[in-house]
Amino acid sequence: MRTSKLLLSTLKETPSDAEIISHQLMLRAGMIRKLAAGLYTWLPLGLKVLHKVEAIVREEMDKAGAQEVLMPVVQPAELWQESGRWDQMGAEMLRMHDRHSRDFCLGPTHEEVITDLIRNEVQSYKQLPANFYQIQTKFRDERRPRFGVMRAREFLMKDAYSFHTDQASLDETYEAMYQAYSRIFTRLGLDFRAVLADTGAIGGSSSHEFHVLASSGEDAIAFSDNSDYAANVELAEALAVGERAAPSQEMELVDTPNAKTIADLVEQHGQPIEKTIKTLIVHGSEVAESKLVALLVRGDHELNELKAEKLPAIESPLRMATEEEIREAVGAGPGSLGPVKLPIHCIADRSVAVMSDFSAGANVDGKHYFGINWERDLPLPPVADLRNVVEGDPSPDGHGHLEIKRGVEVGHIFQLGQKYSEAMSAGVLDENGKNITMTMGCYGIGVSRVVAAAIEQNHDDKGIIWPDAIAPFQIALLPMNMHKSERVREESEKLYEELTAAGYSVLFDDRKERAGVMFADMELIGIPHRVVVGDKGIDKGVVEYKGRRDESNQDVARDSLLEFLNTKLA
RNA sequence: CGGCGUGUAGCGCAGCCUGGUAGCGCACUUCCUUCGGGAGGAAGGGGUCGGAGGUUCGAAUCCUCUCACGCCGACCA
Repeated sequence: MRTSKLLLSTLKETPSDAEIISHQLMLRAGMIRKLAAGLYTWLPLGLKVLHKVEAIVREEMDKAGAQEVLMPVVQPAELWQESGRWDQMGAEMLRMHDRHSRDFCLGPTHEEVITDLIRNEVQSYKQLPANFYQIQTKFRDERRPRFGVMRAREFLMKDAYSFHTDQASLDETYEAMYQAYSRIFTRLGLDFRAVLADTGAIGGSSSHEFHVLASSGEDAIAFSDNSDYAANVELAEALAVGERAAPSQEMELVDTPNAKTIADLVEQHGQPIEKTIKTLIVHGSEVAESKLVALLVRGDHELNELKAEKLPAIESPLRMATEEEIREAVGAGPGSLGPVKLPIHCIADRSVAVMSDFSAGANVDGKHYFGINWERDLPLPPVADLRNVVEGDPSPDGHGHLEIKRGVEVGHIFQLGQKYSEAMSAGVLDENGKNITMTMGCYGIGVSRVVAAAIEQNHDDKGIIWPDAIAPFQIALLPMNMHKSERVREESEKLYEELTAAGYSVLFDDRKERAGVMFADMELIGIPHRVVVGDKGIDKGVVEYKGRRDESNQDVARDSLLEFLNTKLA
C-alpha cells in the first residue's frame, strides 16, 4: 500500500485524555478515534492490526475443532429472563425496546443465545461434544470506561461455548482450549501467563485467565519462582508464615492522640509495621454472632475482599461499616480499633495469629495497646485466610515463593457446568434414550484488548513496536527525495513491486515528505522492518535496512535484499 | 454510583480572577527557499468560546440550570 492512499492520521502531540501508553499511541498513530465515552472508531491502520489478531484467533480455534457462528448483537429479553439474568445483570446491560415495545438488550455476552440455539439444533449425545465460537462486538455499559480500547464499552470479543454430555468431556475440551489459547498468545508474540482465576458468581469448577504481562495491567497476578503455580492475587492462598514467638513485652495502654492510621502508629510511636494490627469492620451475615464483624489483618497487609465475603459469618457482597455504625457497636472511631475487649465477632488472618508483642487500637479514642500477646492478654479469635498475598510469600503449592506482576486479562476460560443448560432446559438424549442436561464450557478472548495489550508490552519512546505477527504492514519502504531523484523513484517502485510480489505487505511512503517525517511516522506506527532507498545507496548498489528494535542501519546489497528479508522475516 | 476537575479552531493550550466582541503553538491551503531524522519565510482558511436561561448598554469572562468528557474511588458473567 502507498501512504498517499492511506489515511495516515498521525499526531505529534498526545491527546490530553489518554492516560496509558497504548491509548496514547493508538491515538497518535491514527489507529483509533473516540466517538463517545468507551466507543471507538477503528481507522484503516488500526483495523489492519485488529484483523491480524482475529485471523490468528480464528485459525487456532478452527484447528482446535471449534465451529464459527455469528450471533446477533441485539438479543430479546425473553432469553435473559429465562436464565434469570435479566434481573441480575444491572445497568451494565444496555436495554432497549423496539417499536412494538418488546424488550431487547445489546449483548454483553452470548450464553443465552447459544444455549437457545443448541437446545433447538442438537438432540442426541452423538452430536456432542461440540464447540461453537464467534468473533463479535459486545456491549457492556461500564461504569467507568477508560484506557481507550483497553476498557471500552463496545469491544470485539471472541467467545466460544462448548456442549458436553458429561464432565469428563468438558475437561477434555477445556484442556484443548487451554492449549489453543497458549498457542494463540504465543503466535501473537506476547509475553503472557495462564493463571488460576476466580470462578465468580457463575460457579463452576475450573477457571483460568490469560494475562499479558504489562506494568499498567489492571490485575495483579502471583506466580511461584520455583513451580508453574500462577494465580490471580485475589485468589492466591496466603499461607501462615512462621510460628508465634513467646511474649517478651508487657501489654500497656498508650496515649496516641494523633495516630489514626497504621502509618501514624509507625511514624509517631516507632512501632514496626509488621507488629501492628489493622482492624476492619464489615457487616456480618445472619449466622454471625454480632451485626458487625471485625477482620484483623497485619498492618502491612491488605484485606482480600473476595476471600472475606466467602466466609459464612460475613455478608456477601462485602460491605464496610460506616463510622456511625462502628461507634455505636464499639464506642470508638475507626482510628482506634483493636481486638482487645472488642465486643463484636472477630476473625483473624493467618499471619495475625502468629504475631506476638503487637500493637492495636484500644477501642477507646486516642489510645492503643502495645505489647499485646494472644492467649495471655486475650483469646485467639477464629483464624482464616483474609489477606492478599504479597511478594515473597510461600507458594500455595508448597514449591518456592511468590512473585507478583501486573497483567492485562486478555483471555478467560471456564467451566459453566449446567447453569445455563439447566435454566434453559437444554438437554440431549443419551445412549439409553434418557434426557440429560448438557454440560457447558465458555472461552473468551478480548480481541480489541489484545491490540492495546500488545502495545503496552511493545513500545519505546518513538512509538509502537509491533510483533511481526500483528504488524499492520511488515515492511516500510522509504524513498529519499523521490520527488527530485528519478533514479530513486524508479528503484523504489521496482522494489515495491518485487517485495509485494514476494508476498510481503509493504507500506511505500510515496508522500512528498522530508526524510525525518517519514522516519518518525513509520516508527510511531511501529512497522517492524524498514528499507530506505537513496541516491547514495544506489551508487553503491545497496539499500539500507533497519529493524524497528535495531540500534542502527545496515547496508544490504540490492540484489540480495529479498534473500536477506526472507531470513529476517522467516 | 459517590468525590474532584475540565469544556475556547482537527490536536495541545492561553484569555475568565479584574466584562468591552477571541488569541498562541501544531496541523491544513498556496508560493519561495530547504531537502537523509518531525525545516525556514510569506500569505491564507477554519471558532454561534459545550448548551439553555439570567444579570448588564455590553458576557468566553459574572449568576443559575443542564449536557458532555476526564481523574480518584466503588463496581466488573
